[in-house]
Amino acid sequence: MITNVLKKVHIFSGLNKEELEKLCGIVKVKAYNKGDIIFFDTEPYFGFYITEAGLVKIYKISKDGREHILHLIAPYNTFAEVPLFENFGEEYEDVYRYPANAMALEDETRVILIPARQFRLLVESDSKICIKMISGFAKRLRHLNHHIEELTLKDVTKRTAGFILTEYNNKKKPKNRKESDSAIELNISKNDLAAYLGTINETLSRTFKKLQDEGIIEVEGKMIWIVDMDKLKEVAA
Amino acid sequence: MITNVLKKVHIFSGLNKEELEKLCGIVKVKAYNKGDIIFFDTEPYFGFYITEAGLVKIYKISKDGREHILHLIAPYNTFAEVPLFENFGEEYEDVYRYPANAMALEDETRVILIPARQFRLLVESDSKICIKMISGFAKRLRHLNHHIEELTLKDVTKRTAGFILTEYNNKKKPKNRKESDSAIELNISKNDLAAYLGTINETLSRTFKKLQDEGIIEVEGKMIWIVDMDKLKEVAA
DNA sequence: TTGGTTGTTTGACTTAAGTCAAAGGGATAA
DNA sequence: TTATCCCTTTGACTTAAGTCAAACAACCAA
Repeated sequence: MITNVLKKVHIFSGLNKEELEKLCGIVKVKAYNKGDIIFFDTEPYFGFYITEAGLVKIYKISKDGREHILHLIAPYNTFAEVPLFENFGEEYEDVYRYPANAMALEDETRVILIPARQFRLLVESDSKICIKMISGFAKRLRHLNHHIEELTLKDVTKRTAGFILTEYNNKKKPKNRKESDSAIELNISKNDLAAYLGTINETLSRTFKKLQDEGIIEVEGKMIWIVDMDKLKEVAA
Repeated sequence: MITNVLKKVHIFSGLNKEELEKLCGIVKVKAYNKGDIIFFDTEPYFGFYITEAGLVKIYKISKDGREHILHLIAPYNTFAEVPLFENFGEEYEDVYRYPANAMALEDETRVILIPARQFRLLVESDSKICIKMISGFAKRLRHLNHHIEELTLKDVTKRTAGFILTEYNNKKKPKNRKESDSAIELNISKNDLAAYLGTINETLSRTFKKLQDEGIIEVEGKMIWIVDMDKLKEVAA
């Protein structure tokens, strides 16, 4: 059954049955509840992870406790691969740390740990995995670039509007969709959303209210309806 | 002579003479003066670059003209490789754009253009380049992570102090160094430094003055002396 | 149903940092 | 030399967003 999960992970999609089972032999499945820490950025590095079920946040914390979320990792996606390849092939192998903290955001979040040492051998022997790995890194670089652009060049209102649009576009659209489908459902708390958008709780709340008062969206709990798509795009731009 | 430059570029360091000369056959050298645009983020993608001499800034601009610098590229480093590997191997090859703008910051900045198509073939045939490419991406991801952490969790004063420390640590230290060596020299304008630190001109100027008044640094033109290293570290933390 | 925990909203206030405007300073070219 | 340009600094002011505190709402477990 783990092979069925691994098959759906992009970097492993080219492996055959035999290779998948070999990989299976070295992985380790772990389960967490909401709020559980998967790793801290102070811990020595053991390997990278795949989210099998649930949701994982990758985040940093400042000295005075403010939190910023860098990534939200949905099922079949990987996280914490970066330390695998720093100084790859160089003689000394320093003790690496995880680059950020990771926490489960839902109960029954399951992750798969791929130990670094064994995986490195696999990458060196399989150029297809290698290229998929690069492609994955490229996508993540693009994402971080975009994230920085948003944080530095746009205010909270623009970022919030942009987030809603992105979520809406990522949503699978049913064939015969109605207008009522111009809604998104948050799968994280507004606290976490604020931390992801580089702001805080209260400011996000006020921003939602403002967009609502302007007749652009309608917010009710975790549901957000897009009332005026054109205006929303205009605000986000 | 171009082979001598390419040899010093990390991803090509494993190539032999023959391979280097082959590579040479497909590259294109370009020269720019201070302020010249190398590419805009609206242009179709042709390939990635290596800085041979001078300095290049990679930056984004907001609608109202504010600028943020993502990277400063010194000689023998690469930039704009990300689009090379997005959707790598997938059948359709969309028209990619450059992920940000690039501008020469010094007169007589020379860059080498490596065309995408030919380079892709090289990567697929050479797993060593492939692994070095990953390693390079990993370092850049680490850098962007750090950048975001700074921008979201620290104020301008902390970021400025952190920048000075990083520059100081990157500086080659002479064997018999004196105390007078606890200085760094900016190789960019304070305008650009502000854009790199996610702030503006005026705020950076005031921040320098504050750190100077507190007896932590001494600023004179492009020179910055570290007067009280312990305090500086404390501020940056 | 109650109580408690956690997440969310609102109000009043503070503050870091941006904006606008003007004046210096330094380098270069005519 | 003067003039011009660009970079930098300084002052006065504005503002977006953070802080603190309290009330409110939702959810779950006992």
